[in-house]
Amino acid sequence: LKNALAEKLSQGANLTVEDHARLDLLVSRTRQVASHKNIIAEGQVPDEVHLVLEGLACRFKVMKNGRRQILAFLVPGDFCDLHVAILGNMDHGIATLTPCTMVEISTTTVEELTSNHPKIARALWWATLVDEAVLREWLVNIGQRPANQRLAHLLCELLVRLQTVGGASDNSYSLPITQEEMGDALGLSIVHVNRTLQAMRRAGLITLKNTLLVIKDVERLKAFADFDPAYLHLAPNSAPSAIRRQVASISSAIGG
Amino acid sequence: LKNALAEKLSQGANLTVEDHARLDLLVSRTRQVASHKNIIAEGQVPDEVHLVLEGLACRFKVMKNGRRQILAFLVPGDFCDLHVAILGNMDHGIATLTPCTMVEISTTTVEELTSNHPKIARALWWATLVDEAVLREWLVNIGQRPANQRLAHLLCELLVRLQTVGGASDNSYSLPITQEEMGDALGLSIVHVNRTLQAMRRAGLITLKNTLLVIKDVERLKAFADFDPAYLHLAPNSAPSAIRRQVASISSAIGG
DNA sequence: CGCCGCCTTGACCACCATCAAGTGGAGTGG
DNA sequence: CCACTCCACTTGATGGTGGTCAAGGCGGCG
Repeated sequence: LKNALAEKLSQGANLTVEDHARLDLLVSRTRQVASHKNIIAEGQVPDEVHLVLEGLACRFKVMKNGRRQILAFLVPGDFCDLHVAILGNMDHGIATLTPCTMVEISTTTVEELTSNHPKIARALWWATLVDEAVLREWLVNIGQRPANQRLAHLLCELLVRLQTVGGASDNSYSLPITQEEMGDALGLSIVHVNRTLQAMRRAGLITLKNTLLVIKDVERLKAFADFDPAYLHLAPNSAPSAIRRQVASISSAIGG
Repeated sequence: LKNALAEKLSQGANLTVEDHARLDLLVSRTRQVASHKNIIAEGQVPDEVHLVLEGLACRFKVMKNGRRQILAFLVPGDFCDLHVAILGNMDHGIATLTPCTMVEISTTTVEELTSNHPKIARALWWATLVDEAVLREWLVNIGQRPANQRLAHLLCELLVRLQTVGGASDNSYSLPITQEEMGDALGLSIVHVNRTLQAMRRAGLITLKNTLLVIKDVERLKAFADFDPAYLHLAPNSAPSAIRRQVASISSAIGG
């Protein structure tokens, strides 16, 4: 079981071997959550921070008329509510889209981490600022792109984000969400998502069957979607595999 | 000349009298910027943090095909690029929409503030997290609401945000932006913004002439827009005027 | 087998984009 | 004082993107 959190955070700061070990300890106590369950409701004041370690979840907001907007997809390594300690309450909900392995971290642990491990602290802030950058790109996506490019852009983003945590191959990944959920994320109706997907299949851009998405030509899809990964603020070259080999022993030495 | 920064940050933390004085010193050195000038370009790596003290600015992103999405309106008290120290480079641009009074703060000053004044540090993080919350609400707005409610929601948001920094009366404020800029913010064409505004005028919701917006019935507009200010995370009761009277003398005592 | 989610397809039309032309005020220079 | 320009706003005509409604197919599961 690899540590998606460490994989991700190492994009945002040069973590030491000890930092990696700390993070491995952090995610050792996990909880399984079934598919399509609420993790945190809007208005709630959680006293623990939640983290997705495996599976797929989402932020969302429902309006009074019942319409729903998905605000973000949370992939392994993403925090659900790192901000709530300062903002006081949640202005949106969090729910699983698939069965998930979640980690719950007490706020005191977070405070200990941020005050005693400056590089982890920096990496946590990096993560929340990247969340914000992704949100900005979603706004551009929904505000300015037509449906087909909009959908293509989402598929490109998920490819890259999943790759950084080891959840995607060069050109494919598991996309276990319904077309309705895609529509709620993109501001499109379910019917139009369906037609757009089929057009992309007919154009030879993708195949998508039984939650397996295969991008037949990644560069072509990126060009079609006008996708530029700069907004993800990833490290130019990510090769954390060397350091990770040292971690297991140290992790147990600290006290796992 | 009041301090919009302190007005705003006092929503996010219980600042002491000394904190207020610090903030007043901070904004004492200002710079005038003409209308429609770029402050920071996409990709840039600024070594100073920028802050709007008077006027109106915006975040924006332009796509390769020339379309533009405005990502946020920056009102007095708003930071332009508080995040860039951690993210490394700007993934979007900042430009003025009107003549602006800007403050430039060196990163070392920011670091000094955040390490020696914990309440200011907390207020700064509060501010960036609120920015993120506003971004989420914009995504809901563009993704789920039709044009007329979308526009109404923006007008409600600006009313509340300007009120917290003393830039709006109970039901009116100066809205010195073109209809094209509204369209770029809302994902609408300029023609449709025009028609939507006129429909709202005909419906007796607003008047807008020569950059003066008057909301004829605030509660009715908020209801029409499905506007709930919870996402702005404002203090329940904001009466900072009492504390602010003590600040001027202390400010000079510190060394203004 | 029958139910239930999810995907699919067709018909219809509304919202909103685009194109085009025209109005009107502010500023400039003759 | 009057052209002239420029820019923002306005209005009309037209059509496409994408929403809504409705029905049917299909696989999984109790």
